[in-house]
Amino acid sequence: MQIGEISQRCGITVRMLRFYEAEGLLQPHRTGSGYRDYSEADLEEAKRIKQLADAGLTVEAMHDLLPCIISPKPTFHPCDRLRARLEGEVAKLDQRLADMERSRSQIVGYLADLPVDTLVPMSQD
Amino acid sequence: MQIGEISQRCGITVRMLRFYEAEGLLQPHRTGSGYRDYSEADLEEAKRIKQLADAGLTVEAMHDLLPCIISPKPTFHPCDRLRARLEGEVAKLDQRLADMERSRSQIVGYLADLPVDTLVPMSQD
DNA sequence: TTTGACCCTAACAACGCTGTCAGGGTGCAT
DNA sequence: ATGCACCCTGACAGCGTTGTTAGGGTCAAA
Repeated sequence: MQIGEISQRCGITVRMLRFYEAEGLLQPHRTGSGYRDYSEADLEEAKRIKQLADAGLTVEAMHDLLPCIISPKPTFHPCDRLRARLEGEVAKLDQRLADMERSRSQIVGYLADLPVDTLVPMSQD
Repeated sequence: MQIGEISQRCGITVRMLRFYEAEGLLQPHRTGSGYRDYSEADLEEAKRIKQLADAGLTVEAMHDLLPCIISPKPTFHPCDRLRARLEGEVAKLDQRLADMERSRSQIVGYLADLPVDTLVPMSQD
């Protein structure tokens, strides 16, 4: 199938399909005229990529992961590096989550201190 | 004081002080020779900026916020736009937090399904 | 054969900072 | 007057995508 069709079927934009390919993921066959020609297997792989992307993984991470993933469920091949990688991703996410939580409570704190416009007379001007 | 000193005192790099200035925040006086000359008031403002930056706010958000903030605690001037802005920031953070939580549990789910290397024989090669 | 939908590559722009480098002044001390 | 620490501006690089545009082929249908 052509890129437009697989795009619709897996939910990845044409732009991103080409981008992933340039990054070394999902390289389809080409027709004589240079058109990308995706197989059903490519479609399954594309769906997996979409899952990982939605999970917030970078292309670089997917690079390590995809060779180990065999089912769209996904199930994995035995692969210690994969486990380490995933654990690393979780750790990174946890770090960012903690940072954002801190930001959030900071701002919420600001809001709590915020006087209400209509009740507070202008004091400084 | 010069930029190097205020940098050390507020914890913002020299680079970022200049950047914030270019963005319209914190514009210090200049000496005859063009050196930035920061006042104590500038230092207080810089500290507020640092707080907001640490809270994850963008320069654009600070732009709206800073005119309303008068104390480094921070306390705010009455300012409805400010409240709306902060609430918007919280909403944005909540959105991102939710996304990341979803990513996290997705990956954790992957990990749970991951077979252990040493127990599973190589099947594919 | 001409239209129109589709495909191709290449490359620039943007997000929001942040570092770094180049090329050049300023100011104080020796 | 020489050095050294500090300052200045401007601009490029990088993060990891994602959109968009430009300039150009391909293919099937009317």
